[in-house]
Amino acid sequence: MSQENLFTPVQIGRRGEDIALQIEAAILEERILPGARLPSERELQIQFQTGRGVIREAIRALKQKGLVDIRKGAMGGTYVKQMDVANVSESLALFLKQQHIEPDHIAEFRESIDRVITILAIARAGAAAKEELVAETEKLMEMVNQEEPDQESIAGQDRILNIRLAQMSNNPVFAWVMEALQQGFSSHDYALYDETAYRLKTAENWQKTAQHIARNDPMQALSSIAAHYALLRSCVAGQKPQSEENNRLA
Amino acid sequence: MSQENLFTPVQIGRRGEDIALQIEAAILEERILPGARLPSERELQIQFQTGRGVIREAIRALKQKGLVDIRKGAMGGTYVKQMDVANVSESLALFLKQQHIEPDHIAEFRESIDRVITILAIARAGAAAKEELVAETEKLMEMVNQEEPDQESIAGQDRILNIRLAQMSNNPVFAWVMEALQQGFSSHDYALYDETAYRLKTAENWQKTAQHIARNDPMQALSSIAAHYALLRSCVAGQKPQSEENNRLA
DNA sequence: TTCTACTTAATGGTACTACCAAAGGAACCG
DNA sequence: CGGTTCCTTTGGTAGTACCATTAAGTAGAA
Repeated sequence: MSQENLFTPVQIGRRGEDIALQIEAAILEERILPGARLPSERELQIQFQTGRGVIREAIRALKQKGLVDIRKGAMGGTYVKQMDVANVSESLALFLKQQHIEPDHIAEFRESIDRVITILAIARAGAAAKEELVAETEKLMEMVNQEEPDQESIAGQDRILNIRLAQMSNNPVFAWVMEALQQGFSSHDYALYDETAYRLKTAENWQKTAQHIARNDPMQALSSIAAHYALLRSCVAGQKPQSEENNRLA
Repeated sequence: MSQENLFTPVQIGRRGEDIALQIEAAILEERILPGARLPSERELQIQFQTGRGVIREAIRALKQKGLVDIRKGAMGGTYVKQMDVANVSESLALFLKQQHIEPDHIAEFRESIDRVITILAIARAGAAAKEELVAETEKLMEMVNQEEPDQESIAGQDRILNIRLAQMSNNPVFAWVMEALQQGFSSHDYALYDETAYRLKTAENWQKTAQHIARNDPMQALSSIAAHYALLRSCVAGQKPQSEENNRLA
C-alpha cells in the first residue's frame, strides 16, 4: 500500500500514546480506510524507531477504542475496522455500573427518549415499516403465548422491537443511544418477562403501541409507552433484591 | 492492603485480556475501592506468573477504559480511579466522527433532550437553583457585550449553562448525556459565538430561557429552546464549509 | 532546631532478544 | 484434482537490562 512516510518518529512524552494518536488521526482523516492493513509490529517498530513493546501498547490502545481489529498468523496483523456502537455501549455500561445508577433514572431517561422516537416514527416512517413493526409485535405475542416460553428468544425479540422502532425515527442517533442503553441495561428489562403476568401485559402493550403507531395516533401511542414504563417500574420495585454483590469487604 | 490471593494465574486465551478482566471485575465488585493502589507491575508479574509485558498491556487497557490512573516514580503505580463521563464522551465522539454523522441529527437529538430537561428542571429544581441559572445567563450576557469578547470564556460559560440546566433535572443521566454530547460536539455550538449577530441572539435566548424557567413557564421556555436550535441550524447551514480533511487519497 | 541539598530506592517507560503458537500459502505427493 | 506437509509471516509471551521520574529519607549547613 506504499505508505512509506505516513508516520514519523516521535520524541516527546509517552511514545506509545503518541503513536496511537498518530495512527488514530490517520484513520479518522481517512488516510487509512476501513479494511486496510497496517504494517506489522516489526515494520512499525522500524518506522517509528522504537521498541516493539511500545508499538504493541499503541496498537492495543487502538483495539480497545474499537478502531482496529487484530489477527494472528500469516497475513495477520492490524486491520482498520468500521467502529460500531458496541464500544460506546460498553463504555457507557461500565460507567453506569461504577456510578451505582438507579434503575429509575435510567427508566426515566429511556421513557423520554422513547416518547420522542415514537413521535418521530409516526411522522417519518413509511406505512410499510409501521406494518412491519406490528408484525414483529405479533411474533412477540406468539412467543409469550407458547407452552414453554423461551426467555432468550423473547428478550431478543424485545430488543429487536426497540431497535426497529428507534430506526423508524430516521435519525441514527436515537437508534444508537437506544442500542447502547439496551445493551448496558438489558437485565432490568428482561425481568419483565420473568413472571407470566408481566410477560403477557408487556407483550400486549407492545402490540398496542405498534398498532397506534401504524394508525398514526400519537396520543394513544404515548399512552401505551407510559403504560409500559409504569409496568417496568412496578416490576422492578416489586422484586427488589437481585443483590448478589452488595457485600463488600470493609 | 493484604490482597494476597485476590487474583489467580490464568491459562486460557490472551493472558493480558484475562488479567485485565479479573482486575476490572475486582474493581466493579468493589473488592478494590477507588483510590486504592494495585500492586506494582513487577509484583503482579509474580502473582500472575507471567511476563511484565502482559501485565503492562492489561493495565494499559484498564487505563484506556478510564478505570485506573497511572503514576510514575516512587510510590507511583496503578491507582483505581472514580470513572467520569469524559471516557464515555471520548468514545462517543470517536464513534460519531467515524460515522460522518450529520450535525442536524445531533441537533435534533440534543433539542429533544433539552426539552425534557427543561420540563423536569421546572418541576423539580428549587427556586434558588433557578435564580442561580438566571445569574449565570447574565454573566454570559456581560461576556458577549464586552469590547473584545473572549471566545474561550464564552464557550466555557455556554457549557456551564448547559450542564447546570441538565443537573436541575435531578436525574444524573440527563446531565451525563448532555456533557458527553457537549464535549464531542462543542465545535458546532461554538460556531454560534463566532459572528456577532449570532452571539448576541444566542445569549439573549439563553437569558429568556432561564427566566421562563425561573417563572415556571414551561411553554415559553420550550419556545425559547426551539428558537435556540433554529438559530443553531441556520448558523451551521449558513457557514457550511469548514472542511479541512475531505481530500482523501484514492 | 530548621531548612536545604544530596542520596537512595521504588516504579513506570523503553529497548532488545529469544522463542512460542497460530494461520495462511506454497510446494509436494497421492 | 485433492489432500498433506512444510515454511514463512505475524501476533503473543518471557526475560533481562537499563533509563527517567518521583518521593522519601539523610546528612549537612545556617
